[in-house]
Formats: sequence, structure tokens, C-alpha cells
Amino acid sequence: MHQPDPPPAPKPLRADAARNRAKLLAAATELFGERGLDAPLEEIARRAGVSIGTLYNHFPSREAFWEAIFPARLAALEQLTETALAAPDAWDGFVAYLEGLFALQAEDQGLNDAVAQRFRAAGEVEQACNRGFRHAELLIQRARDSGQLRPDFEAADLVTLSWAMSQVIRESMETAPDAWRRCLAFFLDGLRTGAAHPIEVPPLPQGQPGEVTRSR
Amino acid sequence: MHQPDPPPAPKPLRADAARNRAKLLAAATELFGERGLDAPLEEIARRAGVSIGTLYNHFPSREAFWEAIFPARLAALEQLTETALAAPDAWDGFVAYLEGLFALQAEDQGLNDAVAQRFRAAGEVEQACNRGFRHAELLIQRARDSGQLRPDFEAADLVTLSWAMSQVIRESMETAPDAWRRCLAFFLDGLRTGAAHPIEVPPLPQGQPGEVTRSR
DNA sequence: AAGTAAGTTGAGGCATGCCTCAATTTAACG
DNA sequence: CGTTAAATTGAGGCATGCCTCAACTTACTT
Repeated sequence: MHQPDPPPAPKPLRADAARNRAKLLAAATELFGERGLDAPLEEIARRAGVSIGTLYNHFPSREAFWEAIFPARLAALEQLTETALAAPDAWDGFVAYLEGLFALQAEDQGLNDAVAQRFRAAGEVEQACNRGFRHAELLIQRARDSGQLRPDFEAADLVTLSWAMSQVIRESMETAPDAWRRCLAFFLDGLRTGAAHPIEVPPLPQGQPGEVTRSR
Repeated sequence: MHQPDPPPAPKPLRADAARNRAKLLAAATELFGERGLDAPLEEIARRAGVSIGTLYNHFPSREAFWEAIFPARLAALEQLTETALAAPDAWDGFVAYLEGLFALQAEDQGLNDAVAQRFRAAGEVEQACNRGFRHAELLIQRARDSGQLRPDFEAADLVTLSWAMSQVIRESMETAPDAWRRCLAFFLDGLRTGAAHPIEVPPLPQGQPGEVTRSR
């Protein structure tokens, strides 16, 4: 009887390797945050003070970086959802969630790109996305049930909204970093039950449940 | 006394040159429309059945193409504004304008990119943008005065909205080409006077009046 | 039909960015 | 220490896309 090999033994790194890996991760986090998911890998290496070869040694692809970086971000998001779900008022919780989400995007171009569909999630990241999306659905449900969020607002509409805000954030980041808040405020006023007028167009068809991401 | 040299004599082209120019313009319009303002010039040349050298002979820069292409698009927009201003109901006119604008963007990735700030207008194009923007201001004014558009919606907010919609359009174009209409409907419901809640954040600071465009 | 200016061509130089791998350096272990 | 496997290095190959220019072709003039 052999062990059910739990995690397949991530053998220990040599000291220098571990150091370099950490520097690369820091540099990548920083650069993706500043310049988005397309930031050149060569500059990440430069910023980490490491050769391009070493970079590829640790992270064989751009996606490998994402997989190493996003879980932390997504955890912050999950945290945010918890808090929002715990808010005494359903509408307030819903609003707090949106504001928190977009504030995160505004702080991190990489996350903003991710939300704006500029990468294809897989594996661990995909799982986390799905979880996050399902939680957001709860929030929406709750706000709808309380009678404050218009009944025709669906989870899929959250995706569209995120796309929209991502561009506002991207464009205004430097000149007017709070512009997205104003835009969101207008939008939110349209989401209140009292404001609702009938809408003809159906929501986005969602592929898999929680499919927030597709190749660009 | 010398003539006030009206247009500085755009000397006639040789027959083949004129033909090639036309083919290039057609190809560029098509490709920019399909793939956005970053479409490779070499493919434009290929599609026009002309060498890259000839392309540069006629249009020494990417911007030269834009200057040749956009006036026509902007004219369509101007037309749209006329119509909207002539609408019997101010709100309906306002809505028709927005729908028309975004429909144009949805038909043409290049225009969509332009609206989303992905190029720097100059000269003739800039003039046209300014005119267009001033007309849009009239529309907004009119809708506000009629008491249907909330009083705190300003022309600068139109810019933000365009950014927002440009991303929705870009992302949904292939899978759900009408998605932007639904998003816009939500947003519009927030723009009605009745829906308005106070907003803290000020509108975008506009640089020059009508400054819709900045280098990316 | 010949002459010539106008127009066309595409190879090739430049830059950026991805990625590989043979040679070298270095941490870690006995 | 000395050995060796692990890690690092960076030149260089590849691809894309921009742009130029000397050699060639062609439309128009007389």
C-alpha cells in the first residue's frame, strides 16, 4: 500500500533559487500592477535583478506568473465578499462589494486587465474565480430579495459592469483616479428597484457557471 | 498682390497612384474596422494588393490613415446629433444619440478604439471632435432643461460613459453583440431625474473644451 | 516612339519581445 | 576542501512590425 501522495513533494529549493524566485515574484507583482498583464517579461527579470534565463527557469510562461500571483488577489476579493454578505443592509452590502472590487482593480492594472478579459484563467485560478462568482451571485440574490436591487439584474450583468468599469479605471487612473466612483454612482442609481424601466435585451449568455474569463 | 493660396494645390495624381491610394484607403478602413487602430500596416498593404513601400508613399504614418478615414465617420456622428437634436422629446433625443453613437462604435472597432482614447487626434480630426462634443453638450443641456435628465449629469460624464461602453462593446462583440444595449439601459435608468441620488465625486476635469482624446 | 518625372517595389535595417541552451557559477553535502 | 547537482547566465535564434531607399517600372508629355 503506497501513500495517496498528497501534494507531489515540492522539493526544497536551493537558497539562491528561493531568493531569486521571491525577487521575481515581487517584481512581477509590481510590474503587472503598474502596467497590466502584458508587461514584458524581460523587464520583470531586469527589475528583479536576475537574468531572463533565470526567470524562465522559475516561471516557464507568463501564465505561470499569474497562477502564482492571482490567488492572493482573489483571496482579498473573497474577503470582500464575506464582509459584504455580512452587511446588515443588503443593498449596502451589494454597493460595498462593487466599490471594493473596483477599488482593487484601480489599485492593480493586472487585476483590472484580468477582469477585462485579457487573460485565460485555468486550474487553481479558475476555481477561485468560480467561487468568487458564486458568492457574488448570493450578494445579488440577497439585494434583489430585499427589494432594493431591481429584479432583472443578474449575475451576468456583473460581468458586463466589470468590463465597463475596467476601461473607465484604465483611462482615468492617472488624471482622475476617482472618476470610476462617479460613473459607478450613476450606474447604481439605475439599479435601484425604483429606477427600473423594462429592458428588452437579455443578459449575457453564461457558458459554464461563473465563466468570467475567456481568451481575449 | 499674390493669391491668398486657398488650398495649397493638391497636385493631380497619376492614374495608378490614384487607384492605389483608393485601394489602400479601402483596405485600411476595413482592417481598422475589424481589428482596431493597432492593425498592422503591413496587412493593410497586403490587403490592398500593394507593396509596403507604396503604402508609406501615400500615407507616411498610421495617423495619416486616421486623418483620411475619420472625417467620414465623424460626419455620420454629426448627422446623428442633428437628428437627435431635432427629436420632439429631449430625453428621447438624448437616448437616441447614445444608442446611435454606441451602435457606430459596435460596427467599427477603429471608432471604438478612438472613443476609448487609443489615439491622439490632431488637426482636422480634432476640430471635428470638438464640434461633435459641443453638439453633444447641447443635447445634454436640452435633456436636463426638460427635467428628464438628472441635473448633475455633465458633458464630461459622456466621456466616461463612452469609455465604459467601449469595453463592453469590445468584449461582447463576438459572443453577444447586443450586450451593450442592456448595459446602457441600466445606465440610462440611473440618468433619469427620478432615479438621481446625490453624487460626491466631481466630473472629469476637462482640459480644453471638448478634449475627448489624449495619447494612450 | 522616346524621354522623363512620378510611382512602385521589396529586401533589409531597426526595435521589441519571446524563448532556448551550452557554458559557467555556486550552494550544499560528505 | 572537493565534488556534484542545482541554478544562473546571456548571447543568439525567432517572430512581428515599423520604416527606408536604391533600383526598377510605368503613365503621361511632346
